[in-house]
Amino acid sequence: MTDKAPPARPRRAATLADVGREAGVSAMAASAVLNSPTTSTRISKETQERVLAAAKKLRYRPNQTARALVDRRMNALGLVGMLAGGDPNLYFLEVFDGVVQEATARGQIVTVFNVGSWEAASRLIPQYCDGRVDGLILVAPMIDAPASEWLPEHAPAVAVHPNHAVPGVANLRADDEGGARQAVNRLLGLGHRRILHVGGPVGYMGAELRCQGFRRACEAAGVGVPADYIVRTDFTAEGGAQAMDAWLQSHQGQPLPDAIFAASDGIALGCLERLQARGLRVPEDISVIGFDNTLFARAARLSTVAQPLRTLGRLAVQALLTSIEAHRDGHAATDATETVLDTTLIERATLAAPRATPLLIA
Amino acid sequence: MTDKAPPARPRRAATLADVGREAGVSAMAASAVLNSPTTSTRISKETQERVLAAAKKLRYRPNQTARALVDRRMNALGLVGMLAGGDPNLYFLEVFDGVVQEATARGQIVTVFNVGSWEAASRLIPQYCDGRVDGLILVAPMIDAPASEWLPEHAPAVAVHPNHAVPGVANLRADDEGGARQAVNRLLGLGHRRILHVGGPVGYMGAELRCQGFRRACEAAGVGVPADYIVRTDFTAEGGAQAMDAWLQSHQGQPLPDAIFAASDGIALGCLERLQARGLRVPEDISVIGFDNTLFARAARLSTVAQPLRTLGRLAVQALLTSIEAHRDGHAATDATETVLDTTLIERATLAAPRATPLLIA
DNA sequence: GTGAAAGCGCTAACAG
DNA sequence: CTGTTAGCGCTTTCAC
Repeated sequence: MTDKAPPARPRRAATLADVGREAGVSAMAASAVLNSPTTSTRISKETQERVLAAAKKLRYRPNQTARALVDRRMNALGLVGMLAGGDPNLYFLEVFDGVVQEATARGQIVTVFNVGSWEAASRLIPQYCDGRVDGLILVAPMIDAPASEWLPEHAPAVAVHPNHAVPGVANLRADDEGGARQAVNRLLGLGHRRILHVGGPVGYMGAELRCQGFRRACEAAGVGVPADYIVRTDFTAEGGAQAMDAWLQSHQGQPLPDAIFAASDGIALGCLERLQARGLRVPEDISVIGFDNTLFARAARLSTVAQPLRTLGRLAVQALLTSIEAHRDGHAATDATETVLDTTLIERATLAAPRATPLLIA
Repeated sequence: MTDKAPPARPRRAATLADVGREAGVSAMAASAVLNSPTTSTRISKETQERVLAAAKKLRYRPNQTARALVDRRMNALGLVGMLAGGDPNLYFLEVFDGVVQEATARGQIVTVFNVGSWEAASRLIPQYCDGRVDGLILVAPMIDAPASEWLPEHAPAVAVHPNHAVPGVANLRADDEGGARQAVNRLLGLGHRRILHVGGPVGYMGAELRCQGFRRACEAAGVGVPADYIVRTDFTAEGGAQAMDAWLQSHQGQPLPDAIFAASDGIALGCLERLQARGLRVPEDISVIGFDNTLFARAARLSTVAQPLRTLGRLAVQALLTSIEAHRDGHAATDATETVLDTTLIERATLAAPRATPLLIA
């Protein structure tokens, strides 16, 4: 005999129709009430109250996916990056932090896409544009294929620290070369001359620019850079540790460098660990400077070059939102822009003047 | 005279109807082809190929929000946590890492919701259940109100390190008390007796349990704990630094503690910084041990208690997915479960035997 | 084998 | 002021 609707449907979010039924009005009346911005005044006070009461009773929440279907907008931003399995990617994490803060402030949610490797990315990225997000923020993308092949029809996107500037979108990065020069100039100013650069991976624009900044600063100071005083490795502590060991091993009996300029804090940390393991003191025996000013640096009391990572994240959100607006208004994609932010030198406990008499490598 | 459809609509993702039109078949034929699982054989080879070719040409991607509307499932998981403005929340970040890895492996995307404060959370969380995600992972939620008030109708959810176990959902955490005992027992084993505990905020279950583990380990060893040897502060480096300074200030002229057990790596780092600033040597003058084994710990060469944070993240995803399945199959909410993972002691460079003669605080 | 029709929850454009 | 109709892009059921 339970022919009519049973008392309450257990597990299904209340819908506008439910609210309308409860309040004795149509679903669209309920819609009108619950979305005051446009049409609130059209509904009588009395009806409004009934609807509001019903919505509250039923704990009504508008279904955003249904809404997205009609106004073609999810209010969700996609963050694409590579979260390696090994040590957490602190660089990514700080940008992420900035992105989440700004997105939240702008009423957007952030969805994270983890590309296992950038080789897979050009296949994966198109799949991310499936309506669940309105645009993409690419963090340190390392993609060689031309964007037209993998970026769906000028989908709204921005790139932070891309290996090549992505055409047709906003590109944001820090001044890697300038930052490297700041670091090296400081080392030079302290009197260091034999400076080892433990650089990042070949092919990464950031790594290349830091390497170039290193060379230029040395050149400008008239300091020669022997070929073996530049090595390249991964942007990780393991990479730094291996590079450091390998270098020391292959230079036994020769003088220890005065200082090391590492292309990232992770690399610097690896160097530090290997140096300490050999009983070498930092900064008394050798100075070290990193890059990024991630948490690593603070915890290790490492001097470093700070990039405004969180700011980069916030700006990326702003640029992306602008681009999304333009896109929905039918404006052509705003042409590629390139924004470069300044870096700052942070001095901590790994910098000192060189030793009077260089140590020999054991 | 462009009366018919113009050559190509510029900016709008291709739809099933578009594909069908291009291939000269109906939209549902296209649908049937492009979603082989159920109905692939029903369509003729020839039609299949035409559809596939059209889809490729048009770069067709199924719209997940439309699909979600019909099968009530977004394949997106929500991660709710508090990303404070100050130092990045490394604890959150590591759990996050595990969540993203596992979710990606299971074909789910992860959406991050940042509650500015847990006070706001009970208002915010219901809003997150708006169809954009299928379930929620609450990371270290600190909510006093009963779950029935803020968790929408037993929406699928799991909690990692909740301050109270959330009823009706899976609760996951590490063995905080056991971990604390491990740490303290190690200190005791080295011969330390006057151990200062710099604990986390009052009210956080994790902080309380670590504090309790500290007390119990001392009691079990017959070591008394004066009331002023337990202080509480925020889970941050700043908190640790302030607490350390305040304690040293108020104990001038008294003997320095043998060792410090900090309730988090962040706190430990703050302590370390203040100790070093006073010229005290770790571990020669005083031993320090942290909790969490975040990056902080490694970079600062800090001994600590490791929690399987990434594993917690992975398990949370698995539990949530199970719960989502149960939910859609109409099974009642699986009753609350509680999973407690073991911790591991990690020894680095901040542990040593106590000094023969205690130092006095300057 | 294939198309027509209905509906997921919502909003927009009209009628009444 | 309010209800009806149509449609966002997709899937499912059911005729043909």
